[in-house]
This record gives sequence, C-alpha cells and structure tokens, in this order.
Amino acid sequence: MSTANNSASTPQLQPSGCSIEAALEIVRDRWTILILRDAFRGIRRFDDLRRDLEIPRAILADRLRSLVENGVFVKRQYQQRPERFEYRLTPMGMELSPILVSLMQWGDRWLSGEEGPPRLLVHEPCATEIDMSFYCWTCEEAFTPSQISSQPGAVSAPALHSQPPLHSQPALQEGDLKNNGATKS
Amino acid sequence: MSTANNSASTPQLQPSGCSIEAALEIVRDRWTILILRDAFRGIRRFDDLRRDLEIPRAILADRLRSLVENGVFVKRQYQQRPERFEYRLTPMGMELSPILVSLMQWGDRWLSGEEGPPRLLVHEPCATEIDMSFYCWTCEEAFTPSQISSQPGAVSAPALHSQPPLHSQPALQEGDLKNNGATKS
DNA sequence: CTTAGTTGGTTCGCAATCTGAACCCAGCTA
DNA sequence: TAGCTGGGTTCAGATTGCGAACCAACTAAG
Repeated sequence: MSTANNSASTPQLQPSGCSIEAALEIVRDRWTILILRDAFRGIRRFDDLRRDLEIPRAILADRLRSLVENGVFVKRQYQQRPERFEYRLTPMGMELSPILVSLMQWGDRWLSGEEGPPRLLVHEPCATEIDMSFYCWTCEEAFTPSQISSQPGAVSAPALHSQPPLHSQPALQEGDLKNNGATKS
Repeated sequence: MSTANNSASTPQLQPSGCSIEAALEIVRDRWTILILRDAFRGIRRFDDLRRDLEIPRAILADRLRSLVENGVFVKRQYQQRPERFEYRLTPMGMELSPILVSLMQWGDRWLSGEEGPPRLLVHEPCATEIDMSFYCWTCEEAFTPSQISSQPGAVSAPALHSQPPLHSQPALQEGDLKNNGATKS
C-alpha cells in the first residue's frame, strides 16, 4: 500500500525512472518547499501563508492546488457561511519532514554565520538535538555517504544486455555513491 | 569551521532567518538537484551531465557556476591542452546527501508503482537498506516528526525577556513541528 | 443602509527565466 | 582540410513569475 492513489489524478510518475525526479515533480520549487515548511509549523490557511511567505496569491493558489492534487495536502472546510478552507498535511505530506529537516541542518551547518543556527530542532522527550546523518539498524552505527551503495530495485531486468561498460567512472571520489548493481563495469 | 567562506563570494545569507530558506538559495531548483544527484553518481563533466540530464547548455553552465561560487563544487582542470575541466563535490557538497536520500526515499515510498522502488540504497558493509527516519542518540530510539520540537538557536537573546507563554499554537496536527521558542505570537 | 474588513481566490499585463538551436574556439584525428 | 570533442556563449521565442487590481460571500461597525 505504498502507492499514492489519492482522490484525483495522482499521475503515474516514473514508470522505471528515478525516485528523486519523481519526488521533484511534486516538490517542485522553492515556494512549494516554503509552503511545506510553514505547514509543518502549523500554518494552514491561505491568507496566513500569503502573509508569512509574502508569496503572490496566484502562485500560492497554484501550488496549493497542485499539492492537493498530488495528495500532499487535503483541503478541508473549517467553517461554512462564509465558506473557509484550510490545508492539512496528509500522512504522505508529513513524511516529507526528513527532506525539510536535512535542508535545514545543511543550512545550519554551512550557511549560518558566526552566531550559529537560528533555531534548533530537538527530540522533545529528551531535548537532544536532532542529527539527520545515516544510521544502520543492523550494524547499530552511524555512517557517512561514502558507505552508501546503490542496488537495482525490483524490476530493472530488461536493461541488462546492452549495458555499456560505464567507462569514464574515474576513481570514485570520497563520498560518492558507489554503484553495485546491474550497471557495473 | 562551520561557516562557508570559500573561494569567492559566499554571500552572507540569512542574518537571522531560516536555514531552509538559506539552503534553498543554493539548492535553487529542480536542475540543481538533478546535477547534484549525478555528481553523487560520479558524473563530473559538463558534457556527461548535459547528455545524462538533457539539460540546456546555458542552464547547466549557469548552475555549475553558481554551485562553484557557493562552495558546493570545485572546478578542477583534469587535463591541459586541450584544457578540460571537471566539477567535484566539496565536503560541503557531500553533506547534501541526506537531502537527496530523503527525497529519493519519499519518492520510493509514495510514488513508485506496483513494482516498488527502481533502486535501493544500502549500507555497503552489511547491505541493509538505508532508512532516513529520525533517530535519537540519547534515547537510543527512532521517533516520528510529531516528537520534534523547535528551540531558539544561539543568539536569539534579545527576544528572551518578552517570552510569551507558548500556548496559542492552534491545536497541533499530528506531525507538526512544535514551536517552543522565543518567537511566537 | 453604507462602508470597511476578512478570506480565498481569479485576471491582467509586464518582467524575468527557460529553452532549443546556432555559433565559437582550442585542440586533436584522419 | 574536414570533422569531431569538450566546454562554453548568444539569441529569439515560449513559459513562468510577479504585483496590482478585481471579485464574491459574508460580517461588523457607524
């Protein structure tokens, strides 16, 4: 049940492509991400978003429509006469949080000035700062991107015969994702 | 050493703003992210990127220039006569990997069709699939975004005295980032 | 009754950006 | 001498972004 066949027309993206590309089709641009950030902060209404982000109304309307279509938000009426709506994250939308958190932590680490990060995220029960680095449940340890390797997923069989020897892969740079799959030199 | 005063003019972004916004100023758009994805795959040359992404030359040149300016890539000459260059991730650039991985995993989870994700990322030593959810080093447990809380960072001192009681956050939705800080209304 | 304000939009015209195609240049290679 | 490769730049046209104005439905104030 991991497919998103929500309300309307969740387009069947990336039949055999890249999940990053597919995700980017929904998380389209800067505004979309900022809208999501605000959603996680609890901002749910058109006008509150507009004021907070200083986003053009037409853009906001368009992005909200698209996010609803794609199942990231639900549009809920929170009062009748005058009809008023709010936009709430679906479970699918909530699971975007690691993306926002890692963006924020990268910004904290590399772009915040002398004074350090403007805000910290903590694990509420214990107030420990959140660290979005990689952790392996089997080895029970943290690791760096240099230990990440990519494997073919479910149905990537048909590509096997005409595989070029992926030449020019010169000496993997420390930190590269190594490619151990059907595509191999 | 967490500030990025690289080669040229790393602009002093977000004097006291949001690190997500700051990060988005560098990770600008779809193309930038796809270029980074390819960089992690080991693609380093202008023409290889152009072919792989089918990106317009002008856009590619512009994004590479911007990423170099911002310290995400270094431009290295890999041969003289004819002069040829390649673009390599800096440590700053490599630390973008959690963003790409969480994008990919979200795509895998919510957008891949019946067949499941096209490719898997694994922890190389043990081949366990990578899971970018939140893990607390103090509690030694995983947790969901609903347990994330935000606190004021380093020098938000001037706001401290007028600290209002933190109620009024309208009924947090399951999964909201709770806001326990100096700035609220 | 009239006016102003709130919320959630749409429409419009201009500006910025994206895009594909063409071109450039240095150095091979045949 | 012609053509190819790698790494770009330039240009015209299409798309998208943007601010300002407007609309609609209702409430509240004077």
